[in-house]
Amino acid sequence: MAHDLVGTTLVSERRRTRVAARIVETEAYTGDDPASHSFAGRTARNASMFGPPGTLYVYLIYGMHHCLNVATGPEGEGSAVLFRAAEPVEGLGLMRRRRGAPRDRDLCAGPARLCGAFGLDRRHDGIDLTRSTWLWMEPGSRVPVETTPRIGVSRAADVAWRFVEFGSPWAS
DNA sequence: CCAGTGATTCTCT
DNA sequence: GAGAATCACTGGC
Repeated sequence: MAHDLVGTTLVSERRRTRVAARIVETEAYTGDDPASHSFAGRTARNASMFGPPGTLYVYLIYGMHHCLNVATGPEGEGSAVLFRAAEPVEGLGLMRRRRGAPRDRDLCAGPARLCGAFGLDRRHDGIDLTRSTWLWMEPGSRVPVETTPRIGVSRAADVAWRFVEFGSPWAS
């Protein structure tokens, strides 16, 4: 799933404003993966990871940043895909305002930056992307994908579950 | 390079 | 239950 989500587009439409970005970098996390928030079982924070496919899991990290994942199911398994970076497609003006980023390259290049560009935080944890009227995924064309170890994890650091569109300048 | 910032989880009574 | 450790990061030096 993490591999296949590279090239898809995340779209947000709220209050007549539309923001869209093409996902270029993801990471996979599973229930039996020591690096995963779901590894030690279901808690109040990670409950969304155990939800049905399409459930949004948004968490706060380092007290100031948010990261977004989509649960892939099956329900109860605790597997999810982290969206790490994207290529801005629509609503660049709103993204710039939200992020105050110096360059467009950095608008969505990083999990917390991507969250910032879309205005997502813990309030949005648990929403169902398959039914939401304002946030959803759209399919994309298949693209060449490069595989590497995940960024910033201390456990299972050798597992190559990071997926990046080959040569993308929009990656983190 | 490293400080910021606070929720969550861990470890030990 | 308290205190400590950890943290799927970012921006500024």
